[in-house]
Amino acid sequence: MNTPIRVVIADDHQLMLDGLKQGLNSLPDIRVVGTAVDGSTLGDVVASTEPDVLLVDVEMPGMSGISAISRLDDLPPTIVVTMHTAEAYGKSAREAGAVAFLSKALPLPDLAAAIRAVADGQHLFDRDLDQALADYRTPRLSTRAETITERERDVLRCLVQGISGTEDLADELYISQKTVKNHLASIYEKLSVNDRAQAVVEAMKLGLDRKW
Amino acid sequence: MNTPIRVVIADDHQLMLDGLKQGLNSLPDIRVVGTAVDGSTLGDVVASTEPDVLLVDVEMPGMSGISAISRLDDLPPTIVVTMHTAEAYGKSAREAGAVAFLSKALPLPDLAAAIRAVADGQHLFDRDLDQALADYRTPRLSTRAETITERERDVLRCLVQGISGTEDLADELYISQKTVKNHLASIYEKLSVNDRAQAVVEAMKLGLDRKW
DNA sequence: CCAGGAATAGGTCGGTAGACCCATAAAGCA
DNA sequence: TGCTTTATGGGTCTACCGACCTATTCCTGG
Repeated sequence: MNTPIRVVIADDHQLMLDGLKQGLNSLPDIRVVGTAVDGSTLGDVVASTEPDVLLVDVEMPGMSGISAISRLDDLPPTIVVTMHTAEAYGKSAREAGAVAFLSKALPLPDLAAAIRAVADGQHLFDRDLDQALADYRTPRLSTRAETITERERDVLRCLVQGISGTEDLADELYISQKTVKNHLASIYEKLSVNDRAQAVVEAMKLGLDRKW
Repeated sequence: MNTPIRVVIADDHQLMLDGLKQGLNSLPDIRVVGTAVDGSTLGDVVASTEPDVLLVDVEMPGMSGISAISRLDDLPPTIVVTMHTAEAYGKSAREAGAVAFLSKALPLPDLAAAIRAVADGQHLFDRDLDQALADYRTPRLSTRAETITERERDVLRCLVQGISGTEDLADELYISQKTVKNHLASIYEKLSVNDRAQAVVEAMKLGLDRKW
């Protein structure tokens, strides 16, 4: 599997932190490896986890996100988010070393796309976001998993829905039991597993139950 | 399964909305059935989904959370959350019909506990939160799933980690293959499934892989 | 003290899953 | 045109899984 993008997020609201963490971790290619609720602990977390991408809220008590990141020597590609649509902080965010500046009004998939974009070396400021993010909308899956075909996905989807018997799968997909077994064999090979139970685990990990 | 608590959440920040939705849906006993990004659409969403609990942010553009809920005739048990620790809105939230007033500084498990508490008829204002939420910390699972024993959970945990073969499970848990089969049989009965693949699906649905 | 549940383990047996071989029709692409 | 992939299907065989029944030990609650 392509190694997931390791992300650290900082926000003074624990609720936001927990929510974002859940949301981002639900994507197959992004892993939240650390969180911080204020600017002072952010440095330690970044130093110990060495994330690929840093995500910070501008509004933080004590030390603002901006000043917090400006005093990090080894700043990873950093996205600054704000509650306000205002561009007021944009300039200072850039000066502090951020490579992207976004609003919290964005939906989560867009944030995910932005994370992939900056992990890829892109900068996201004023420019048209929709266009800049276009290439990063779909999660980067492992090369093996990407070769999963239409019909094989049908089988996986059934598995995840709790249809696991060969006969049940055959009935559900209107194919012979033999074909089901063939598809399963292909799936096992592509996901590097060797039975239905492990296939379910992998499918869920990769998010094959949600997307497509 | 005990029917999950149906929740509608309103927040002007899409990111918060998506994050909370993910976080809450990851719990086995809470289901987010609707969301609203502003006060004006909130009414329609509540009317069409009829949630058990409503969760609204005070700070919303156009119409504040407070005024939005005060003009709903048929208000479900409602939790008002705020970014600020300030109690300023507390009184007006109560007057508008809310039964709880919380800070966004709370961690997600506490919010979940609060949701369970208000769904259960509790009111959560000034009082000591920790104590008020104590009874609602653990997710309410289905009665069958709650009888899953320690050792059976070990087996499930292994399954979810991709250890599915009888021999592998036996080695991992230092028990005989026969005992593994016994535990599996109990699990199947308690989760109403009939093989390892379905057990994995159920375990993940119930969140048995995360908790305990 | 005894009943009951949990964890451990043994046996048998039918059914099925997974591995390995193969074939054919259709579709996409060079 | 032919090569490759995909979807469909067949057969065989071994190993394994799941269902059913029993048993022992330990611990906890009444």
